[in-house]
Amino acid sequence: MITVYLADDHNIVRQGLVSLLKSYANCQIVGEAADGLKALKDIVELKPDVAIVDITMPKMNGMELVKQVHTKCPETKLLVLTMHEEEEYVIHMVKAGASGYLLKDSAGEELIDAVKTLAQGKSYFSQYAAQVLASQYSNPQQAWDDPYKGLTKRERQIFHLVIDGITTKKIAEMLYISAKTVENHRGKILDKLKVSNTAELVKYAAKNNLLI
Amino acid sequence: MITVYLADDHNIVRQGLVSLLKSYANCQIVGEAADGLKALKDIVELKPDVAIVDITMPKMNGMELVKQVHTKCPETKLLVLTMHEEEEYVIHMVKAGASGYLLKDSAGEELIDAVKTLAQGKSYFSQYAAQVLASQYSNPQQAWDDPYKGLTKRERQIFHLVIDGITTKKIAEMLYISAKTVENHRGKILDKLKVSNTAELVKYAAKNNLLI
DNA sequence: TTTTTTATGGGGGTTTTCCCCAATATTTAT
DNA sequence: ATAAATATTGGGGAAAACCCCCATAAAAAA
Repeated sequence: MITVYLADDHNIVRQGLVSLLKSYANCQIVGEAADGLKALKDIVELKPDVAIVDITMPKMNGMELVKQVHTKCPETKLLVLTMHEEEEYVIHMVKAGASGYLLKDSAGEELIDAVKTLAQGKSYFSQYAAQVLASQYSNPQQAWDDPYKGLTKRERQIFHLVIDGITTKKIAEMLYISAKTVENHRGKILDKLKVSNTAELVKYAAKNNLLI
Repeated sequence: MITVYLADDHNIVRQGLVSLLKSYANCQIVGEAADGLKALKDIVELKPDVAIVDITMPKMNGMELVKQVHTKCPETKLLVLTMHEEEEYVIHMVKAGASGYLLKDSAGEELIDAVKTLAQGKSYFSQYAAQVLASQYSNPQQAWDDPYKGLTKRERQIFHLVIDGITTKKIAEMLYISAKTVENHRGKILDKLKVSNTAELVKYAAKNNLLI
């Protein structure tokens, strides 16, 4: 009997997964959470064989959750189940300690397969995720760590303010720095994300689900 | 026995919903689709009592699907099941013909409730969606007809170029008109959509699924 | 047919954004 | 510990965006 923990912020999705897992596999769902913080606490305590985690969750996101579980409770195998196809996510998750990566548009049988495989100590990646990892392995020229493609802390902070429609002047006031400095950060952000104006920047944010 | 159709692009979510609905309610799932186009074809043919639809789907999005089903097959009640909380979505969907709106972080029981209620010809809205509609009803100052809130043809055209990141100068060249004219149009667009700069404009477009 | 709206542009200004360059910090690597 | 690389902070100047005002012709609506 495989013990499974579920972390996903959408209740309906979670309940659906529960009945899916119950009906097909010989596994026992030992707990659930709708946010990362509760999930972390539960997983460390319950030490399930497999934890299925989503990326977007309140309080603590999936990436952070995977990192923490991987260090605090390495015996629990982590299966990322998400709708995010972005390369960045796959790589980041694997680096954080995930043993599996599955898209939500996979078949239900694949989820069962993945859970069984992870319980055996092996790793399981969807066709797509495996491809991403392979391509990354064959040309590891880039440091694909975060979805923000190498933005610094300050740049990320300003990035979020910009894509929310806040002007340079107001950002400068908020951060107690010169407007000129904010402008320069903006320039670097455009540069790093390979866009050439604010419209494209917000478009980029939208495509990467970074809009508020 | 209630006949239900499922349209959601995430296979695992869909399979989860199937086992959820099967286990709790006396309903029969007569079909499924991962994209809007197949869903429309199936629904018109099968005429289920209730169709559960997601908003983000390939080929044809949920909004368009709801519109078409509502005209081509009004006997099928439409239940929007989504993770989008934005007011715009709720209102647009209701105008398009949805009889229910549920967030994916609702409880599974609520989904069952909603399906039953819709099958009886009544409507069912989650707490949140009901609130949005009520606030809209209490101050109906706005003409919520289209996501473009009264933009003229030319303004819509320029709007799309702007949110794609094209500058005023280039737009002018593309349309063989003066840059000054484009600027004036941009001003009117900002005015009508009640935003104050390009960033907010693109954000608005993203929220209304108008990005390319 | 008259009136309203739309599309077109200009004048003239302020503000914001974007693109150079440069001086300190701070971190990273050797 | 020292050198190298990067992060953060700025200025100057040019371009783009934004905001008023205005006017004329064409199209749509009353």
